Amino acid sequence: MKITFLQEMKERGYLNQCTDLGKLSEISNKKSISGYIGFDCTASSLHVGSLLQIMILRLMQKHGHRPIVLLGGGTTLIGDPSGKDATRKILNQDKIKKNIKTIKKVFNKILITSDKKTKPIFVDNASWLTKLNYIQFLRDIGSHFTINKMLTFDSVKLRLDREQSLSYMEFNYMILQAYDFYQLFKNKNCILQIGGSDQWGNIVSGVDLIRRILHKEAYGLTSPLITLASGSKMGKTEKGAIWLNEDELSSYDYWQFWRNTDDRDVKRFLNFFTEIETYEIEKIFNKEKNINKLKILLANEATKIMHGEKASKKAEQTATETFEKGGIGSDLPEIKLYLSEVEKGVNFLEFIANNKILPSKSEARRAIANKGLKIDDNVIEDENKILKLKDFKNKILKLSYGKKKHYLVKVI
RNA sequence: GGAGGGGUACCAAAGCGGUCAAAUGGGGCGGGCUGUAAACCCGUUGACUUCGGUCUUCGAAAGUUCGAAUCUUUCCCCCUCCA
Repeated sequence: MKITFLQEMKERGYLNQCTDLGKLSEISNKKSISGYIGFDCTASSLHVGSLLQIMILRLMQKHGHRPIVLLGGGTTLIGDPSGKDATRKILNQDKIKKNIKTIKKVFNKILITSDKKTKPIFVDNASWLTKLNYIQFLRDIGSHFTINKMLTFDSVKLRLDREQSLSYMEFNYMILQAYDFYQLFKNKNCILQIGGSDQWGNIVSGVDLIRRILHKEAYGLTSPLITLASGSKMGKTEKGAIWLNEDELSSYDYWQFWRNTDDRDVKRFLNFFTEIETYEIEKIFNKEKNINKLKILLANEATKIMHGEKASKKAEQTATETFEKGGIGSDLPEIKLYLSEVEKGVNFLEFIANNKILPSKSEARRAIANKGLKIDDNVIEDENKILKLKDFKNKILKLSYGKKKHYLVKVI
């Protein structure tokens, strides 16, 4: 028995709210539809916080529907107030354009581009938003919105309730997003908008606008906000965000991120971030009692989707070498030193700071005092250590900071 | 525009002339326990250091003082009330 797009959405836990689930499933079961998700372009890469949305687009493809990726080149100029306490810093247009270019790479990796029928369409709302004429827009679109209604939306209400300022510019964000949906509905026959649960208000506004102007029905659907078992938001750790672009985060580190998932999150994440069938996941869970095996499965599958099978295998091998055998994995980040330097002797503190293993020499000192730095698994005790050739075995040494961060230092 | 309150480290928040590189909590990082998990315990959390100290930091600038996060002046920003 083949399950439908919306059924799988539900089973995997992607579904939070829908404007009209019954009608939407009726339509999507009958024919191929187009649905869109909008992405912010505030950074040069997306992080795992957006991954669920991308997985949804991929799921659409699996069920024969066409995803539309809206890169918010226009709306990023304004800044979405949803789910945010404070106004974002505003980016200039050049930076946004650059971001769009790199973000696109992620979609081209995760989404399937070979099937003509479900090939993703990329749009940038700057192409219509920046051309708008203010007075005309107010008359045509603005007249369909009431302040009364807008004030009831969470994105606005929360700010006002907390007595945090909300600029007029941000207040308009919702209208612009509604207009985006209207544009895509009209020009790309896109009947569905998907987003995170904090986008509900913006999405509903679009559905309303389409109904008012075109007298046609569009649909909105949201995914739940993923929180970790630890209570924090998905995607950002203190060390930095878990980026999807390989230039920002290596596939090995990406693999490690999944490998370190909290026990309590593993099952959910297998459903969210892999393409293993849900009944299959259920079976695996009943059979395999070693949670670490399941984490490895999660890491393998998630990395495969993002960076490909080869990268995933390599990351796993490196992890096995490094963590289980205490050896040296080939995928560890490498640091190179010239033979002439090493012969002279390399100041260890400077080496740590210069190679960004730690941000400063003071931090490196602290780490040594706390027994946090190791060479080939031997704790460094002396902060004045000088790296010499005899520290290297076959011109290689393994440098570890903490239990999880390992580097290969090579003499060349 | 008028009156008042406030801006302190990653965040929250104390300090209100010297003992302040700045209490406390959260977060982070490291160590221990373990399973590359959680919980818990310990340490650490501006930079540089020859480990004696030195340098930069409490919205910005100028000043008073032997000495300023703390006092004065100007400016910038935020909030509350009134118009």
